[in-house]
Amino acid sequence: MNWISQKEFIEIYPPKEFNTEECLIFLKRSNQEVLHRIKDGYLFKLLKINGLPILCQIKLQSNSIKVEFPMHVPSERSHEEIAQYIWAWFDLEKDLSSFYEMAKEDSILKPLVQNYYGLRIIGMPDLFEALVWAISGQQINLTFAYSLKRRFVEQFGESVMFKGETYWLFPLPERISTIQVDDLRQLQFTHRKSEYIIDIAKMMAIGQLSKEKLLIKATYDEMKKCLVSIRGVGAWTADYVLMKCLLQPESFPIADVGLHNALKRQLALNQKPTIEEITSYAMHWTGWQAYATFYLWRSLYDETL
DNA sequence: GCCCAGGCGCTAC
DNA sequence: GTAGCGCATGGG
Repeated sequence: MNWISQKEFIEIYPPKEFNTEECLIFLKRSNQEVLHRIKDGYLFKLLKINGLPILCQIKLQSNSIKVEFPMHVPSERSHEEIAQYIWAWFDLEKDLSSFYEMAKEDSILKPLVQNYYGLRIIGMPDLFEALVWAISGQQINLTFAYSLKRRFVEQFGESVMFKGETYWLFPLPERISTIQVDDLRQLQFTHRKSEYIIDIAKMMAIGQLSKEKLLIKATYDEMKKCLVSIRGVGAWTADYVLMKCLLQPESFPIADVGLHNALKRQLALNQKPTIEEITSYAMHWTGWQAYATFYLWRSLYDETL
């Protein structure tokens, strides 16, 4: 991690392939997003650090990410944790040069990496958030998924007010482990999804499941196997979480309908590609399937490609 | 009213 | 091991 810590702010230095505009397009994709806000040229994000809510005011620039604290300045020992969150949020650890080397020889990815050069996977460092988000979004459109997430966060999360705006924290497993299925049914989660989410909260609250425990696993397949053993987590959800939370570049949610639609459009097909066809395209992407997927998802936000 | 949504678990064969 | 089905509701 390349950064400096001062008393009143942090400055993080991203690698050269980092396009702030591209990252912002992703961060702005829903007007129902409640876990960050973009305002006055800053990105605002509330984090809970050592038990305290810390509002971060982030200036994203290509050569520097400056983080200031407009409410409470955290202790200097908290600075590293904040920097690590942001480092993971924008997947700044990855060296994308070999992805770009591969992509410029790939007929599907070539135009995407030209158009979106410097786009990085926008991560979700909080495992509970990643699991709840993925499960909530199973088999429903993204707009509805964002509605569910907003209700969930506003019902069970902590918040702070600053200059007339409310900033939210994602609810902790400890809190969700104590609620009932009906509490989530009222927010229009399905009965099943409500059970899955509460069960996962219980597992995480007692430490049976954590990011650390997953990262101990030696291989991708072992991490995936561990996730898939959880009720409500199938192959798609496991790959999604490994991509967005554990930042595994080889993760590949191959059954993803967004991926299918992006490929259909990119290749001007009359129908969505089959799994066999996608497997064939992806042979060339080995080791970078997550980035290939993320760039394809990005293409869905362009009207003119 | 219809089809599709960033799927999954369960059952039957 | 896999094909089929119910879930449960919003968006277009």
